[in-house]
Amino acid sequence: MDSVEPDATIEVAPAEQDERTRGRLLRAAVGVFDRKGYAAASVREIVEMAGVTKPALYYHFGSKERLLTAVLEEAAREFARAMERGVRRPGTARERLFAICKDLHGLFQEHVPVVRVAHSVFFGPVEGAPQFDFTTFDRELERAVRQVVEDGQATGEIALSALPADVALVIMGVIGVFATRHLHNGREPLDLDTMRRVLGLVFDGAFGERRQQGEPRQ
Amino acid sequence: MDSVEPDATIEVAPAEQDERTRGRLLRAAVGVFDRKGYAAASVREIVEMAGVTKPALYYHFGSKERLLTAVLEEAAREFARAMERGVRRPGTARERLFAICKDLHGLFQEHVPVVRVAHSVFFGPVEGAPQFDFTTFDRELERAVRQVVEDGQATGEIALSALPADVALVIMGVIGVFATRHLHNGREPLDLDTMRRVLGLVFDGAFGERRQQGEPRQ
DNA sequence: GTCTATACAATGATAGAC
DNA sequence: GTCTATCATTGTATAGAC
Repeated sequence: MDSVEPDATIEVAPAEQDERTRGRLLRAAVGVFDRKGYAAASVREIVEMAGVTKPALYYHFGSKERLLTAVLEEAAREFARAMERGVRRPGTARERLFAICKDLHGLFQEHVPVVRVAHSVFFGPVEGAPQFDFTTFDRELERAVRQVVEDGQATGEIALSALPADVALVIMGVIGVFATRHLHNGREPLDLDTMRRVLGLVFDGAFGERRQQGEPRQ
Repeated sequence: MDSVEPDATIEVAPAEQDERTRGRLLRAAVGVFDRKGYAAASVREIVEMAGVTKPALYYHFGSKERLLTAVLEEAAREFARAMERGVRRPGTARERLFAICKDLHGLFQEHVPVVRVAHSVFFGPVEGAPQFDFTTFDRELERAVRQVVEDGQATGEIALSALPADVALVIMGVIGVFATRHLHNGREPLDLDTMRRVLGLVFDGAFGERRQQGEPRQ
C-alpha cells in the first residue's frame, strides 16, 4: 500500500474528474445506506468506499441528508420513466396490466439496493430522514392501472361492475408482494410464471370471460 | 419542577415497581423507535420518556438491542395468537378468508407504532439491527390462507384449478396494501367496505360462481 | 476540487454509592 | 433496583493548505 505513488493516478480532465467523484459517492452511498440504514450509515464509511475524502462529499452534496436526497431523486426519475413506458404500451388490458407488473418487477430486481433504501426511507421514521415525496410512486402507479382498466371497460374487455380503483388496489397488492420478496434477504424471489398465474387469478375475477375447470390455456 | 419532592412518589411493592419499570420502558421504547428509528433512537430519550434512568434500562434489558428484541417478541406473540384465532373460525372459505383479513387489518390498526417498528426492522439494514425471525409472520399467514383455500376446494366452493399458494399470494398482497396504508403517515387508511369489495374481486376469480354484470349483491 | 487535521456534540454503556 | 457522574467512542461537519 505504501509503495503506491500519487503520480500513478490516471490523469483526467477536471470536468470528468468531477462527475467521476459524484458518481462514486452516489454509488457508495447506496451501498452503505442499504447495508447500515440511513441513520447508522457514517460518512466515514461512505467516503472510504468511494475512495475519496470527507471534504469531497461535503463539497459536492453539502450534507449527508442531501446526499440521500440525490440518491432518491435519481431513482425517482428512473421509476417515472418506466411507469410512462408501461402505460403507453399497446395491446389488450390484460396484456398491458401484465406488462406493467412485469416491468416493475424487473426494474425492482435490477435495482434492489436503491429500492431497499427508498422503501426504508418511505416507511421509516418521520424524524431524522429528509422529507421526500414518495406518494408520487403510489399515485402514478394507481393512475396507470386505473387508466388501463378504464380502457378495458370501454372496449368491453372488463366488466363494468368492477371498480377501477379496486382493481388497482389488487394489482398494487400483487406488485407489492412480488417486490417485497426480493427486498428482504433470505426469501427466494418469485418468478414471472407465478406472476402470470396470480394475475390470471385476479383477471378472471375482474374480467368477463372465465376458463372452465381443467381447460387448457389456449 | 424544583418544588417536586421525591417523597411524593407513590409507594408500591418491589415486585410491582419492577414490572412497572419494565412496562414503562417497553412502551417508551416503542414510541421512540417508531419516531426516530432504531438506529437513531437514543437510550437517553427512551429513559426520559419512561421517567427512569439509564442504569434502570441496562439493569432490565442489558442493551438497547435486547430492548428492541423484547418489544418485537411481545408483538410476535400477539400476532401468533390472532393468526390462530383466524384459522379456527367456522364458516365458508369466503367468510373465513375475509375474517382473517379483517382481523389482521384491525390488529395492525390498533398497534400502528409497533407494527411500524417491526416493519422497519424486517426490511431494514442487515447490519446493526438484531437478528429476529420475522419469516414466521409470512409463513404462518401463508399457511393459514392455504389451509382455508384447501378446505374450500374440498367442499367444492373453490375451483380446483386455482393453486392454493397463488390465492395465498393475492390475499397477502391485499393485506399488504391495506396494512401499508396506515403504516405511512399522511395516507388515508382504507375502510372495511373497500376490503370486502376488493376481496370479492379476488374471490370471483378464484371461486366457481360468478355474478352477472349489474346483478345486485343478494 | 481535493486533501490533512481537527472541532465539538452526542452516543451506548458502566462504576460505584445508596 | 435505582441513582449520579463519567468514560471511551463515534458522529457530522469544517478550517485552511495545496
